[in-house]
Amino acid sequence: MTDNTHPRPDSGQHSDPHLPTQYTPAEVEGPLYERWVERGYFEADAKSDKPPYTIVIPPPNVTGTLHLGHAFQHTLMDALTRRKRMQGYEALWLPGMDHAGIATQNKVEQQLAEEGKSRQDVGREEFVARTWRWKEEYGGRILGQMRRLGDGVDWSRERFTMDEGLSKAVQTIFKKLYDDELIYRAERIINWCPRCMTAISDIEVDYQDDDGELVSLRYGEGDDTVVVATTRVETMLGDTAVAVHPDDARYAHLVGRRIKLPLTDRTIPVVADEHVDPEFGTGAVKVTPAHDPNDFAIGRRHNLESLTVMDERAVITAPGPFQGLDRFEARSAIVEALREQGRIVAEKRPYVHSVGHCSRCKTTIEPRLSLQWWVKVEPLARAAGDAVRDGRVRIHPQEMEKRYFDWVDNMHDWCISRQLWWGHRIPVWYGPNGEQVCVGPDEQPPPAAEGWTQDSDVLDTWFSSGLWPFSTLGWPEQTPDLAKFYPTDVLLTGHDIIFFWVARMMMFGLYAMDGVAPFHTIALTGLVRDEFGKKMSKSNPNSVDPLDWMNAYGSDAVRFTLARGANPGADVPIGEDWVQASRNFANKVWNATRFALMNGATVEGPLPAPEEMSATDRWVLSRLNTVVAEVDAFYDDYQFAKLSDGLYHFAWDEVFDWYVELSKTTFLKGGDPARVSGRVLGEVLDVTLRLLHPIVPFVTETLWTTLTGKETVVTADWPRDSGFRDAAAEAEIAEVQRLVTEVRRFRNDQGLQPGQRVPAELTLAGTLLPPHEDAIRQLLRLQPAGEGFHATATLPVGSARVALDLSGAIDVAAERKRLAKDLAAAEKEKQQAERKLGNDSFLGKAPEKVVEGIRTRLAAADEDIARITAQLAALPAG
RNA sequence: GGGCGUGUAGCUCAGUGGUAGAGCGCCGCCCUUACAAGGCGGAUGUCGGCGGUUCGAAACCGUCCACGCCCA
Repeated sequence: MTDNTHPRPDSGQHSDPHLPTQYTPAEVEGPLYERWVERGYFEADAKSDKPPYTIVIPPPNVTGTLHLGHAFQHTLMDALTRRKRMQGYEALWLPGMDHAGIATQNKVEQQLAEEGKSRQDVGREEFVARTWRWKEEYGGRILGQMRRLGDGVDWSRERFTMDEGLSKAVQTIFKKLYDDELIYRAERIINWCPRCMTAISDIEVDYQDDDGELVSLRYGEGDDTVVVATTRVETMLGDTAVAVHPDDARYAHLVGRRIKLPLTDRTIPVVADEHVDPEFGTGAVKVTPAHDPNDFAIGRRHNLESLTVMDERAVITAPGPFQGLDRFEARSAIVEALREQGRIVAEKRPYVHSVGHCSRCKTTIEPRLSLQWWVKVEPLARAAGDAVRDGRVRIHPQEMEKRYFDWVDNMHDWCISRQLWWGHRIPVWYGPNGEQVCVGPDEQPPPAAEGWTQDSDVLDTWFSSGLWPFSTLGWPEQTPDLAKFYPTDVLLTGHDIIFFWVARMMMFGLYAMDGVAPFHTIALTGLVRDEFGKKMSKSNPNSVDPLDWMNAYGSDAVRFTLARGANPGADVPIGEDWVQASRNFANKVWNATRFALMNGATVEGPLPAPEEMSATDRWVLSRLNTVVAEVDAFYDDYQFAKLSDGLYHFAWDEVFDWYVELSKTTFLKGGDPARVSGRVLGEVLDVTLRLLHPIVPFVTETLWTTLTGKETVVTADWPRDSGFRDAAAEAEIAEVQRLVTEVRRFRNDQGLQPGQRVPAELTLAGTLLPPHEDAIRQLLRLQPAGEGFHATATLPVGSARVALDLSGAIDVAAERKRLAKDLAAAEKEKQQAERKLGNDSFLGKAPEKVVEGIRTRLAAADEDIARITAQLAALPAG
């Protein structure tokens, strides 16, 4: 097609204003991102005088890939940091990953298994070396995907929890906690995964309702019997008591006596314990201290023996016929054996009950008594709670505070040792005579030659993730980065992660950094869901790879959709239709900019003075500045949905649909008014593109650099509200819009084709409308009333009258129907207003402003009724 | 069992006391020289039920129903 774009004077390296009719993100996104990184826009300078703004990324798992949840949170973090960078802050968004102990070890073990080997076969040293190789080769796919998304992170500061520096941070804080007696070693019941063969923390256990069995067993002989029920029959081999409530008369005679434990040659005591619920089941419970956390507590209260009857693979070790059986095989075998002895009193099958599973491999958790390292969390958790309670740290949205408090105020001691090889090895050495030494980062371990050995376990991955907000900045060294960028500003993550990162970062940050919290704001998001509000999960077919959508519609489209759905704390539904809609929006912005460039839009020179501008110009600038203020307020309140939606509607509904359309006649005519509007349109686009940039960085970069000829929008100034407002211009344009909309409706009802020109006489009374006559005629496709003009319809709209010659009979029925409908609406409105104004209580109690509003509505309704009635009367009969 | 939350147009969601909104979808007309990934116009709601407070309730209170999440 014709190319009537204007060449741009002195516009630097982006002087070519050729823009195709469609935006093709795939062509521009990759190169743009590489350029941003090459030019170092995202690299923060610790020596800068600018105020710092810091976000550390909640470290994704080294084995992970980008899912929509990441895309969502990254979009928001990117928007926050990009805006602050534009506002003149030294903005740092620091990327990295955690080493994901169990998940990564599993990957490498799988690899080994394919070679028919186990990690024991290759040995610890070789295994760890292999894991590093795995990390280099396969780990961190997500980092590349973050580039596709456009994440403006500082790659020069990328960190990994197993890095030397971060490992030193781990050892430093371990030693400090150890010396402060906040770390200790103890034998307790922990969650054990028999497949991963390690302890896992409470929050790594997923509970789900499973079909199991509830079997009631009779213990004891003769009169001294008691019935207990269990879903884990196999644990009876490790029973060391039966417990009943002390007030339970049914069992009073048994308390203190010993009864026979079936299938064994042991007798066990019957103990009275307050915590037994006499209402539940038979009121008597079996007690297996080594294999159940509640039973362990009972065992401690009554000095019971803890008898471990399974090994770390959950294979029965108790001597006898069941030895060597897996726990589930043993369960069936023991039920059968008891049945033969007539000890099964009742069986319920299936019995649905809650069962814990390893969140990594789904294996059923086996509670297990073992010797582990623990963090004494009480003082740390109290400090973490207080920081929020006293307002030093704010949680967005505030409703989420309660969940945070529930957690930190009731936190159990944290089991931090893992029976893995991939991770930070516990810096404790054991001596030949039972000594125990914790070694700090700059200390020499005691000599192996004298019989000292290091603890073989590693630390929970979150032990290092908890240090992330300061270990990534160089701590324990007092680095310039640490001085400049700590504390960070915002931690943005999903509300499901409060317990994983948020609480731990708070505890360690306050502890290690002299009571300075790691961030002042915790912004919590919801989860991403599909377009029907269903949870997305890998096992569901509704799971979407965000890369697919980015490839099809562009990263901006995915980002805009996610940002526009981001209501504070609420879940975000996303569907392909909505991503398409966002793509369409990007394309719309693209084409509007294209139009602007073809019509002399410019950012050169100062804005014209208000008196040089048309009301249309003043209106759009008034609206623009209002929007700037609103967007800022929404940003400061983490209202991403509102700011995105606000920009969408301002750009499309106001600028593109009205300002551009109203200005077309001005541009066609040329001259000074066209130059003025060209400058105004340039200004509006310049500011709007800058406002949009943090959410949709790619398309705005392409368009803004073309529009302005400048190098990049990434480091452009963030728009500021100039304070310019023009209520009169806003009212004037509203009047124009009303007239245009009304006549468009009429044309439509009359079945006129949109492009069809109609001779018309415009009577524009007052001062508001006359300046817009050309624009109104253009928008409504009205021709001047020439010779032989004969008005067949006259529309009164406010102070204006539009007489149209439809060259023949108009569709009276359609018009009558329309008018009748409008009349009914006006009459209803009148009735409602009159009822209110006739109510003395309303007049007496409602604020004057509201009463005045109703009076205005009544007057408007009266006016409408008069107008419509007159129109109806003027219509030719049937 | 305890706690929190949600219920508004076909779908997904905004809307914290004063005329019910958006996006997508739907219906009709149109390739009007930036854009059919578009333009113009239109239809659509007992604001979960009941009761209360109030001049006035989608909003506040009570209660019931349904669903969701967290914790035990």
